[in-house]
Amino acid sequence: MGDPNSEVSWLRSQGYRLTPQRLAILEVLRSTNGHLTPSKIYQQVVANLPGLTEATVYRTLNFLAEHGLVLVAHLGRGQLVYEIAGHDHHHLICKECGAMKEIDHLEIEALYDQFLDNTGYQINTVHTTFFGLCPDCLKNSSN
Amino acid sequence: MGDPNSEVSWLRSQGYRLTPQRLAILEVLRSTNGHLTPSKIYQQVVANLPGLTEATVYRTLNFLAEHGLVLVAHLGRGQLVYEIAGHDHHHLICKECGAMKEIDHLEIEALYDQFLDNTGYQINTVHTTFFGLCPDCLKNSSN
DNA sequence: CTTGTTATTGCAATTAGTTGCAATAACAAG
DNA sequence: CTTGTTATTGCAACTAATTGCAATAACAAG
Repeated sequence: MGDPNSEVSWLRSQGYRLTPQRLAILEVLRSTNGHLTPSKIYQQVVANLPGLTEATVYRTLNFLAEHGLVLVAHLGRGQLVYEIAGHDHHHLICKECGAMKEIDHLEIEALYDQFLDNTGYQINTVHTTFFGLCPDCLKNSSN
Repeated sequence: MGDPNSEVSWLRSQGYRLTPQRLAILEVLRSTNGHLTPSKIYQQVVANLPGLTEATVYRTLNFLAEHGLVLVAHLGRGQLVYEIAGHDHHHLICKECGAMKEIDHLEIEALYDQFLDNTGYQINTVHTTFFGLCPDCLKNSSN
């Protein structure tokens, strides 16, 4: 999705450095569809980059998330998960069975406009998680 | 805010037990306005309840959150924070200066209806956090 | 290519948070 | 009040995440 070098040139332009660690972590994120935990990322990257530490993975993920190159999410229980930024979207998650539905950012854009009108806050979170019941569990719970 | 015994009678009715630990943790949450970290809660409770462990605080908070008696939030950096459930609300947080604005759940209820119509998911998160820029930082960033 | 600056890493120690298990103590029932 | 059941706690070990600091290595400039 998009220029594989866009992150790279952006890093350069900001005076940040292009380290093998960052490149490798970005590469794993880029080539993976969906959410990854820091330890999964570590395991994949360390295979090609011996000497890498988990501390670096955590720091790099925080760094990339702060600058909007990757998206974080707290999917309920357990570790935070990360995925490459690209298309803006959100998640609906079933508390009962864990089913997950992706929704496009367009669906909630009007809400952000409303926030701006009512409060002056310009919100730009492009990866939010909402919890509830999926259609199946909803059906079962009403029986 | 509401019957101070509502949680208590609910616990009883479900077969859960009324332990001093739970009561004390609920009491701290009830008497505090705003968000508390697990360690802050631990510090306050252990003063009146020596022998309490942090593990119990974490377990109790998870338990209360699962059952909707307290609300959790991930306010960006650092620890999760907890507050007593009571009125449903969400937060807008400024990534720049940390300013926080509370918004009533009514403001986003229409979005949840829309989710239900479009996807069949019945969402019931009553404590979400949105990040962006507050009015002041927005003004400064456009200079 | 060589050199200086400083962002970034690795390391090790520290803080957060979770979990298995045996001991404890709420609560229901008699 | 006594007794049995089992939810809950404390403890200790463990996994997850952060941080200070000295060493390293990107990158710019000469």
